[in-house]
Amino acid sequence: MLGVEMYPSLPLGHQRLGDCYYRDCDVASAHVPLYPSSCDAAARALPPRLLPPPPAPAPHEAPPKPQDNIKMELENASLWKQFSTIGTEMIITKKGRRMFPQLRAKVSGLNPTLRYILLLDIVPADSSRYRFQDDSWQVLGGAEARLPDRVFIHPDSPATGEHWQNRTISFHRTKLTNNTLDAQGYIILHSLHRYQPRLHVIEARDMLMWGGARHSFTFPETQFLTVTAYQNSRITELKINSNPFAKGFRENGMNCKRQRETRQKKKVITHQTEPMDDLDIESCDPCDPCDSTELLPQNPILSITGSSLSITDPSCGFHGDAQAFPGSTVSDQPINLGQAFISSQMTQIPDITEIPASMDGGLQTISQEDLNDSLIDRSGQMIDLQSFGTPFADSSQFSSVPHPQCSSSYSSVTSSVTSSAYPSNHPANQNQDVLSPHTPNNSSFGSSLPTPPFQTLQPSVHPMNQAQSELSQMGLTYSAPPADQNTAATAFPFPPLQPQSDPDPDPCTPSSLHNSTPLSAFPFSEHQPPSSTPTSAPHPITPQSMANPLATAFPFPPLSGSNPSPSNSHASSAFPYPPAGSPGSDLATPAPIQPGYPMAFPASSFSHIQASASNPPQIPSSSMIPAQSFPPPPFSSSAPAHHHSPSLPPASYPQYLPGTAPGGYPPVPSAEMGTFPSAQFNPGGPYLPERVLHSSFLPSMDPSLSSTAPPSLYPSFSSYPLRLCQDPRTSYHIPLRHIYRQPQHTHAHTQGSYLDMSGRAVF
DNA sequence: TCGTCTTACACTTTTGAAAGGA
DNA sequence: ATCCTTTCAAAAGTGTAAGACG
Repeated sequence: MLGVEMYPSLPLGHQRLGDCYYRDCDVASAHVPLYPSSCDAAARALPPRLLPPPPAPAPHEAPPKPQDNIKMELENASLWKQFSTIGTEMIITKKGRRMFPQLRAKVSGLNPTLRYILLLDIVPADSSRYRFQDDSWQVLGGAEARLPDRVFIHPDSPATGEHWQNRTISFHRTKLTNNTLDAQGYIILHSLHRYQPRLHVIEARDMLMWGGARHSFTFPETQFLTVTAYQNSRITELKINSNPFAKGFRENGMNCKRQRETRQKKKVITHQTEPMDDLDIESCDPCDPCDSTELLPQNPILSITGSSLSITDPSCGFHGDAQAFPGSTVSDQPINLGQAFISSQMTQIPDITEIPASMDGGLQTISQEDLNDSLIDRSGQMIDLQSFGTPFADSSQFSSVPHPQCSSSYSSVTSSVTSSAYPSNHPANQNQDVLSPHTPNNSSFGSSLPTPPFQTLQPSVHPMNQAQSELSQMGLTYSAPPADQNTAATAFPFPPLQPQSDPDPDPCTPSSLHNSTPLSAFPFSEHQPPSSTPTSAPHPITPQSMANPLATAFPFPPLSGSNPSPSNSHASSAFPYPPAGSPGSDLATPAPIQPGYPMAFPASSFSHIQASASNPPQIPSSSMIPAQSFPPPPFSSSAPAHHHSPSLPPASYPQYLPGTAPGGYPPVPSAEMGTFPSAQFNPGGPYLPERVLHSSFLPSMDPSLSSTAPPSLYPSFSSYPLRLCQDPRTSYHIPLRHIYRQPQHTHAHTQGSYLDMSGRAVF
């Protein structure tokens, strides 16, 4: 993503409301924000040196609890680990497919009185495409162009911290699709790619704006490969035995292979004489251990012998629900096979210490249209939030965490918004005109809509290098990992999982951080929570792969009130990583690769595509936009082809650098949000209009608009609008549309809320 | 020919409305 | 009239297999 400041030549023309907002926010440090409350979050996210003291909390407001204590625990981690040991596969279909295992988490450390928004997004885990061959996943080639970043908003959002902490937070309604033209708002993924889900906790303070503390959680064991049909039979077996919906396919199920064959046989031979009730049910042992209709308390026993993994349950095998694994014997316990379970990891990102993961390739011009194309949803409503897509993280981003102490519970780290990247050469960007009606196509720009500049791959340039350079400029040091880490196997038979080649496989140990710049080393350390506090962080030491300084969110791009010059002194001084094309961004140092990820998934060996290389610089938070600056969004249910309501300046989001777990979310202008009386929160809320949280800093569609077209190690990814489709089943009667004063337009979604973080609207 | 994807299918669970009772 | 429970049908979620597609 690219801040407008980076491209002073952008024909912004008349300053739109959104732009004004952005500018106001942009220069928050220099000007008195018109709406401090709305800009608070953004301001707080800005580097201290650029920011005025954050406004004191309102008298009525409970003293905010230190955000450092927020922890999230993957409830069904044991199940996830079972899958990850084999190599989790997720079916994606055109109509959308739910995830299994489900993402179920428990959060703690929230302020019970504050409201939070929980989101789920799925980012590429690497830049490779895979193929299942010879009973193992092998890298087939480079990943396809990144798809629009969409986020699933938990239907209960926003809810109080008490609400979230008193229950298991399930994202089971999340649907994945491979339909790039999906209009349902489902999370679009490529098949045969590897992805990493992320959970975000966003504090909805004050006017419920999205600008409070942001916390991102990544559980490496939830990484998965997308498929249209299961490749690994063991995954199929595990799914059947774990998923209640697949009960029919169990050995004693009515749809098991034996039954199917029996039915087929009878249908062919004696269908006219044999009644259907002649199913050979008795052939299935009623006591079949696979019959997990009743989730028994017995813990499944997962044993790995040699290269084979066997999961046995004394009673009935696997159980899909986390409840089925209370105190699972396998949870959080490393497998004595050199294939330690992937322990959940969480990036410790200081609240303010937000650093753009990558600037190269991330720099993208933003069109006026883009600037105006915020706060539009499918129904014409778009909230301009910065997309926080992440570049392809290196496969080795996850350090092995064999140590038992590394559990799936992690303290949150406030993270910034990752600039969403979208390949400039992606059809969506190349063919804006033929895209969905949501495709930004403001008449004001018409066909001349600038297209994102094709950014050349520059394998030699890696964000890490840039970061290193920037750190150096900032008087900080960054030790790049050994170059040999760059060599990842292309073939990854699993199981057995390949032993971690990382010399320091235990990221929980300080030594694992040898090549990571301590977070404290960052200039904004005063905002950094005591991440190493044992009480708040099961992993006192953030694994290198996840705690990489680059992972630190860097909320905002170089901010300059009136002069969006990339060379802005503020930018250079406050931002550790320069925008692409800026000095220091083209270091030739090979991109370091984090230690391998000790799971069934092979580590990507594609160094030609640098993870996060495409991530643009961070953008000013939209929360800085004056509330009044927002014009009423279009209320048309059918999103017009051109959503160009003023965009809210997207908040920056940490780039998903190798070994990083970015988080954070852009704040929402309070102007569109009314107060949120708790009394209005009632279950059974109506459908909410889809919301599009759109980055106002979409990549320029026209390279000419970007005289400083940033280099890209990876096909540049543009930012995308965020679409929010409130789930009608939310626990609260007051849906987000009320919060944001949105029209009564409803969305057909019945399964959840989605944010489309792509720069283009939903097709 | 092969790999991948789509679709129909049968089965299951989930969901919500309707009915009935307290 | 309200609340709760039960019942039932529809919707939705599963993996499988066949066929389509490139």
